[in-house]
Amino acid sequence: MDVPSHPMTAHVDCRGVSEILGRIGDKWTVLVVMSLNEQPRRFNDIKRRVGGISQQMLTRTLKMLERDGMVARDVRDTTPPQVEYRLTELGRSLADPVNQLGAWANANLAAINGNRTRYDMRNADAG
Amino acid sequence: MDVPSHPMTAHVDCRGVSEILGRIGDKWTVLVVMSLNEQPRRFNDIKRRVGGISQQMLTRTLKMLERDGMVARDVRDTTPPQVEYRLTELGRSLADPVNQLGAWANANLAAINGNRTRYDMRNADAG
DNA sequence: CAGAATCCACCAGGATACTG
DNA sequence: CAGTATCCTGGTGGATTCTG
Repeated sequence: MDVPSHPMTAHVDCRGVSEILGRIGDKWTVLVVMSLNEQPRRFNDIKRRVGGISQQMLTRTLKMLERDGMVARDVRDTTPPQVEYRLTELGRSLADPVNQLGAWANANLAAINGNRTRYDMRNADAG
Repeated sequence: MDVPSHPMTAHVDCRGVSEILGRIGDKWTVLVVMSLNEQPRRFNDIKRRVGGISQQMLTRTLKMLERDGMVARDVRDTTPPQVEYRLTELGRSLADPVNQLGAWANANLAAINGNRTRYDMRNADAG
C-alpha cells in the first residue's frame, strides 16, 4: 500500500491531511459536496448552485466523487434523462470537518486579508 | 478588496471554505504549518521534516504564510544567519480544523481507496 | 438534460545555478 | 545557512463543439 511519494509519512495524520487535500483541495470538489449536502440535486441544478463551474469540470468533479464513493448517481431512464446526484454516508461525513474549516475561514479571513494588505504595503516601498 | 470571482458567494461558509482552500489547499502549506505546530523551526529543519519539498517551494510557502500572518520570521543576525520560523496565534488556530480534517482522513482514506479500486475494476472491462 | 471530446492557457511546482 | 533567480514541464481548469 504505497502512497506514491507523499511527504512526512512518518507522521500519520500529516499524511492523511496531505492525502485528503490532494483529493478535495481542488477548486470545485468541496463546493459540489456542500451543495449536495443540502439535498440531492441534478446535474444542471448543481451547476447553477455552484456558480462559475464549467460543465466539463462539474463532470470531472462528480466522477471523481463517485469514484471515491462520496457521491451516488441515480439515473432515471426517461427522455430527457434525469440523473440525480446525492451524497453517500461517506460524503456526508466529510461535511463536518469541512464545515469546521469553513467556520475557521469565516472567523479569520478578514484578519488574513488585513495581514496581506499590511505585508504588501510594507514591502511595496521598503522592499 | 474584491475576491476575484469565487463561486457560491451567496452561501457564506461556502465562500469561506473555497477561499481558505485556495490559500492552504496547495501541496505544502499545511505540512509546513503542521511541522511548525510542533515547535518553531529553522529553514532547513523544516525542509528536512517536510520531506520532498524543494527549497524553492519552501521559500514560497513560508513567504505566503508570513504574508497571511500565519507564520512569524525571527532573524538572528549571526554568520551564518539563523532564521527561525514560528506559528503566530492565527497559524496555531488553523491547526484545529486541519487536525479535524486529518482525523477524518485517517478514518476514511482506506474506505476511499477501496471505493476507487472497485470503481476502476468495474469500469475497466464493463466500460 | 446530461454529458463526451477536443483544444488551449495558465501556473503550481520541480530542477538547477548562483549569492551574502 | 538561508535564501534568490531562471528555466521548464505537467496538470488543472476554462471554452467550445458535438451527441443521445
